[in-house]
Amino acid sequence: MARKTGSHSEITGPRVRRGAAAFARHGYAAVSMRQIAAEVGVQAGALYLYTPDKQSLLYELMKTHMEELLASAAGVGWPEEPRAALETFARHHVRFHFDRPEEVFIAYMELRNLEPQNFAAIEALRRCYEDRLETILRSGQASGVLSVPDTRLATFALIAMLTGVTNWYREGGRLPRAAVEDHYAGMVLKAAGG
Amino acid sequence: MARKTGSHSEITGPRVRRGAAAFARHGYAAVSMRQIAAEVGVQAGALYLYTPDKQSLLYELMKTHMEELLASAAGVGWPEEPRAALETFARHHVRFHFDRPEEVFIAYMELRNLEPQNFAAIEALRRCYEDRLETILRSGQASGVLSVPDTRLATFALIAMLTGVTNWYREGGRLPRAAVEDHYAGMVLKAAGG
DNA sequence: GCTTGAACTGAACACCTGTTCATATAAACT
DNA sequence: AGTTTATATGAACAGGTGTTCAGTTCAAGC
Repeated sequence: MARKTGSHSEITGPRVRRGAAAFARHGYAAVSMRQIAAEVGVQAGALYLYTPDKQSLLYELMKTHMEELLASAAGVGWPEEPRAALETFARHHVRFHFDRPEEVFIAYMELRNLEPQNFAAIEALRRCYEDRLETILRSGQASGVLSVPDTRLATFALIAMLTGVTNWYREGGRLPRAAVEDHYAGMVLKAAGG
Repeated sequence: MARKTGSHSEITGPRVRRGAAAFARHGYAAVSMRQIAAEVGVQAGALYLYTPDKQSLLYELMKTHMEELLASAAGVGWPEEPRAALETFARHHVRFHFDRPEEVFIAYMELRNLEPQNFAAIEALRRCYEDRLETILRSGQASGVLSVPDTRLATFALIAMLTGVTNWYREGGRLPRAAVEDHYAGMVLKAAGG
C-alpha cells in the first residue's frame, strides 16, 4: 500500500501538528514518532515529509503558539488608562488560554525539552509577552492608579495566576467561561491595587 | 568489582533519591535509570535494591514532598484571624518552595507521568493542602474581612500565583528571599480583598 | 494512455529502554 | 579464621527509539 485516496499534504500536514499536541498529554519524551504517526493515520517515516525531526515538531508548535498569542494580544483594542488596560490583559489572557489548553500546556511544560537555541527563541517571545504586562503595571504605578511592590515580580505573579486557569478549568464545569474570566480579571485588578 | 569500600545503603539510598531529582531538569521520561545510576555512582541494576521500579521512584519522590509540605504546614502556628492566617499561608508556601525548587517542579510537572493509582494518591494530598487555603478564604469571607469572587477559584488562583515563584526566583538574584516573600504575601492579601 | 512526481510504505539502522539475575566482593558476626 | 549477608556488578533480555531510504502507489498533466 502507499498513497491513499484523498490524502494530500494539505490534510496530513495539519494532522501532524494536531498529532504532536499529544505532547501535552504525556510529555515530549514520552510520545514517540510512531505514536504521532498512528494518530495521524500514517507510518512513522511519512512524518519526515512534514518535519525535519522530532525537536522541530515541538519547536514549531511552541513558536506558532507564542506568535499567535502575541498577534492576538496585538490585535486587541488597548485602553490608555492602566487599570482598564490591565483588565483587558487579564481577560484576553484567560480567553486565549481557554481555547488552546493543549498548546498552553506544552508552551509551559516543555521548555526544558527544547534545544538551547530553540529555547532562547521561545524565551524571547515569552519575554515580549511579559513586557506587555509589565509596561501596563509601570505606567499604572507611575500615574498612581496601580500599586505593586515590584513590577517585574508582579508580572510573573499575575501571569502565573492567570495561566493557572488551564490546570483546573474544564469545559462544562461548575463555572461558565465568562464568570471565570470575570473572577480572574477582578482578582488581578485587586492584586495590582487597582 | 562489586561492593566498594564505605558505600552502604544508608549512603546510596539518599543518593538515589537525589539522583531521581534529575526528573526536574529533563522530565521523567527523558531521564533513564542508567543516567540516575551514573549520578549516584553505581550501575543501573543496583538501583533496584532501592526501588521496585522507575515509577515508584517518581511516586515516592512526590509523595514524600507532599507529605513534607503538609507536615510543615501543620507545624505552623496558625492565627485565628483569617487575614493573618492567609498571610501565614502565603509566607509559608513561598518559604517552603524556596528550599525545594526541584521537588516542587516535579510535583507540579510530573503528575501526568504517574500511573492512575499513584496519581489519585498524590491528588488527594494536594487536595488536602488546597483545602487548608480554601478554609481560610471561606472563614474570611464569612466574617467579611476577606472578599473573593469564588473560594474554590480563588484557591487555585492564589496557589498558582505563589507556586510561580519557582519559575523565576534564583538564589542570589535581584531580590532577597525576604522581599520576595513580603511581596507575594502582600499581593495575595490584596487579591483576596484583605 | 502515458509519464511524472508527490505522498506514502515497510524494512532496516544503530542505539537506548526498564528490568532481571547469576556472580563477585567486602564488611560484619561468630 | 571462617561463615554469612548486604551491596554491587555486568551481561543479557525483549522491545522501543529517532531517522533513513529504496521501493510502491495513485492523482494530475500532457
